[in-house]
Amino acid sequence: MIETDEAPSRQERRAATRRAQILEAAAQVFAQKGYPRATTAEIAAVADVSEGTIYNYFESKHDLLVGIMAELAQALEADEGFENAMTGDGADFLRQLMDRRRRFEDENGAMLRVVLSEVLVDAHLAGHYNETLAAPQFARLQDHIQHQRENGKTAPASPPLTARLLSALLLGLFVERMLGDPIINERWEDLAEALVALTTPA
Amino acid sequence: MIETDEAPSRQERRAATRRAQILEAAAQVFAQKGYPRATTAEIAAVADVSEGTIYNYFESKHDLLVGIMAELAQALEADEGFENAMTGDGADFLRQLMDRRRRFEDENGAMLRVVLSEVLVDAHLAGHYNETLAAPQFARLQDHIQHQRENGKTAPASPPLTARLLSALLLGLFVERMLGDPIINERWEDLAEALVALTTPA
Amino acid sequence: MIETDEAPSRQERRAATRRAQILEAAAQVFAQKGYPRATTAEIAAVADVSEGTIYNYFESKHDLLVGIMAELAQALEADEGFENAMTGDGADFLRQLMDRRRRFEDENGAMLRVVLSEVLVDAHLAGHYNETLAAPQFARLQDHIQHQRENGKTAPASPPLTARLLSALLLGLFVERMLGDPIINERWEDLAEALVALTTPA
Amino acid sequence: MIETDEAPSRQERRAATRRAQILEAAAQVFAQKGYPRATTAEIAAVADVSEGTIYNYFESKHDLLVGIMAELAQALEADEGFENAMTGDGADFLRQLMDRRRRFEDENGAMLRVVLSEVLVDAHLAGHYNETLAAPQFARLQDHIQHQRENGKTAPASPPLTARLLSALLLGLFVERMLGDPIINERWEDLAEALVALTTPA
DNA sequence: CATGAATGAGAATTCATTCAT
DNA sequence: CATGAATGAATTCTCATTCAT
Repeated sequence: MIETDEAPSRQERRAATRRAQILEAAAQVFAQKGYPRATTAEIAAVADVSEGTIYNYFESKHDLLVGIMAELAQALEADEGFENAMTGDGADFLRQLMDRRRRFEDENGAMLRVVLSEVLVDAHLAGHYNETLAAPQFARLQDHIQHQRENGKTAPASPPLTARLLSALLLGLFVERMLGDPIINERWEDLAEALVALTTPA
Repeated sequence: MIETDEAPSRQERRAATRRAQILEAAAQVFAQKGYPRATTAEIAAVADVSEGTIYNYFESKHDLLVGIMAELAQALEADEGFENAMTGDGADFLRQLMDRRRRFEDENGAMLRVVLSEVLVDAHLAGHYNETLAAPQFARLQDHIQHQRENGKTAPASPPLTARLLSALLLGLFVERMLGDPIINERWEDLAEALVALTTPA
Repeated sequence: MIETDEAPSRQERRAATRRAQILEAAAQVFAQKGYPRATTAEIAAVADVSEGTIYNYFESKHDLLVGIMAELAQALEADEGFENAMTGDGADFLRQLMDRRRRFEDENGAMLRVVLSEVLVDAHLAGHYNETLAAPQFARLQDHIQHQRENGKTAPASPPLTARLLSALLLGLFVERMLGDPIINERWEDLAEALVALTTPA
Repeated sequence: MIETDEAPSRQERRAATRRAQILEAAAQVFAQKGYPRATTAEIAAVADVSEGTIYNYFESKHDLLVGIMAELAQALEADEGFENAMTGDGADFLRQLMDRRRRFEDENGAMLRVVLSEVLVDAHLAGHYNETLAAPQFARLQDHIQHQRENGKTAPASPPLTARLLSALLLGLFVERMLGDPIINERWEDLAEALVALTTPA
């Protein structure tokens, strides 16, 4: 009967569980059919709750997508710790970047794909995407590049621009892989090496 | 009533005009609202035809999107002539590539954005996209790289992989620009230079 | 093939018919179940059209109610001609007023009942009701009273207030009759006489 | 554990309090949104109880409305004491009637408005309304008129019909005031005088 | 008694598509 | 070929009510 303020109560835990349960179902259905073709009915079925219950935890179908974006942002941030561990010279940095990115995509690619699809076409959502997903990643890449330059390892002309280039590269590879390019999918490490070779030709 | 096979009759010409008129309207509305939120009613209104007429020229709403993809593919191919004119060493090649790409996006970005959004989420469409848009571009980039290597200008390890990297970079930049990144939008030439610097550091 | 601008074309006539058909069905269902409990599905069934068709002629379910109010207003105005014919001294005036009112209610009571029910609870609709139904009736009553006074027949202190009193009396009788009062329903003419007696006691 | 029948126990008192608390909240929310648009969730929130609790005291949402009607009837009856105090000739009687009615409306108008709106459209509720609200008021008005006649003050032809006329007048004034007529709202006392003048012209 | 999460039966509205004219 | 009225399936969201705790 005694509850500390910090530990979530049984009720709160159940509520959090339900939320997660619904969000996961939504992610699954969205990934399969895309956001507009996904129906709340199917999400409810997959989540094994009634349709009404969804609306006890989310304002709207759209809100489910926002919830998924938030989870994505969280997943990206969770990588931060690892990123800080990234060391080595430019070549190693790129190899680690590619490696980590692939792992991130393996876990969150389905969600990222759906989010991207919608975000391309919903200006308001795009703003949200920029704030919570794109901007933080830019910042982190930029910091790393800046850091490397200060350590005299490599000296790319402009950290902000270089961060954009790298970020765009990763995003583009993701999109093309999602569209079914087999080479990008199967020869990821070779791609990493090609990238290393391209940027450190000497 | 007698028609030669070569010269399009008045009727055929009018039909082609109608088709183009409808397709353009569709592109405009799709760009504005995205494919699923666009309605055939609005497309008909913009095209200044009745809804029924659309179905005399296209099987379905989905078919309009396919038609737009075909136009995109044509637009990409139209660049080929220019691409063949691309010469110069690696740095110049990249500069021209970026420049040409930007022009392409300025003209066809709205359509590309919609197509991308849908293609990310419709496997069948993705296949079509790969065949008509992605693959040809890969091939052309690859040829250029191959050609450059043979001329001893640059020697990227693997033309197919390098082509993918470049293609992904362009695609990623497009997506991030569409999502509202101001730097990519406004400092495109600086980005090109940063790319040159990155790949030819020595 | 030749159409004058004045005569409605076949299409326009059909459209008007459909509109009327739907509106009548709506009035019937609204009268039976009240506005909120009436469903568009049932209205469609009664009108013998599909649900979708309703929305080709009306913006929303709410719009059906507004349409009905407009018809009511028209019906009230249609009485105007008759009203102008009302002559006689005060007593006759009241008798004719009651008589005419009863006829109006017999034809439009079902609709008026529903409109009243909603209007009592929807401020925006109430405004519309005032403008299109209440105000014109006040004005007409007021004019008659004014006219009578000028002819020296009766001299109610204040035409605007007297008009309100009469209007309120009619409305109240209608409401109580709708609520099931048998006396008001069955002894309408006696009520008229009681009213005459009450207002002209001497 | 032992309870006498007369004194309500603490529990009973608390229960009565809860009931009143819920009913008041319901009245408030009904008045604001109308019966159908009011949600049990909001009523619960306003009453500061859970939704479930409502159903411990009332069978259904509809039952809340019935409860409110009962309160209205009680409020009307409470006026009876005062009414018995009404004396004076016909003119004074009308003035007091109008004055008392206005006070009643000021306190219970919000509830009456909602009840009226529903009662107009729900036959079963209408029956209940007649029994508990309309009929008692008719009876009381009738009694007064009868009483006056016996005292030789005024002699309206038929007490039952005159009672209906007066009752309808009051109801109609209420409805029109609720619909936003500013004159009825602001010149209530003048209306009373106009009524006096109308019925006692000599 | 109190709670409030879960329910699920609707309900209004949209829109791609058809087809008689 | 052009039209556009009609369709009706599909979808999101609401909310009174229940019931296990």
